[in-house]
Amino acid sequence: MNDDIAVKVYKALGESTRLQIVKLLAGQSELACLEMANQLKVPANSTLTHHLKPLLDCGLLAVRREGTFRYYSLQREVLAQYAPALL
Amino acid sequence: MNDDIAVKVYKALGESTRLQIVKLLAGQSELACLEMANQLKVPANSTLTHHLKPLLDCGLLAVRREGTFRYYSLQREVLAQYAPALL
DNA sequence: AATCAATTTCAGTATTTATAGAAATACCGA
DNA sequence: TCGGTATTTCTATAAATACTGAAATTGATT
Repeated sequence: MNDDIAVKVYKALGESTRLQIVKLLAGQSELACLEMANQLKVPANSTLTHHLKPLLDCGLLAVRREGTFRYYSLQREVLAQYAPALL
Repeated sequence: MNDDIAVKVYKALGESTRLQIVKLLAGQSELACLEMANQLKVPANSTLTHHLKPLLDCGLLAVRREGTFRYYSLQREVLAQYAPALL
């Protein structure tokens, strides 16, 4: 276990909006920013983007571009390693 | 799963000194503040106490007083639920 | 090319968290 | 009760993180 990565993962999970994002994605294959915003009932603004960054940086999320959308999905192996309770 | 507690637990784990404390305690039954400080190579000062607080508050640690010492131990069931990789 | 929709980046402020010296507390032994 | 040790609380500063409006970017559509 790499402690630097573990710290990043747990720091990313230790904020309620980000925990909600992870739990939301655990129940779906992928979601675009706007869809997430709707389901989380937060504005689809820069705040959401800012929260996605630590989740992407620590490897918990992957992103796929399709036209003007970006679809975010959970990297389940990573979550399984550090926080399987969230799957 | 209670999200508020989960956020607290992951926030507590998302800092390198606190992650070290947890990993250190995973290998021992209990440690006093000063012993932890020695093993972590940080001063046994107020900074350590401040880091112990979120770990206690989220239920990851328990404390037992004996004379002038306080012995901290890991609540393994809690860690097992949220971050079994650290056990 | 002009416009539109989805999303990010920029820039600034507000809030939270980390660090650490000094003083306070709590218990022990003489 | 006095002195010493372990630890915490107080207080202040520094650093990191969160939030948000506005501007910029990117690709789709006409």
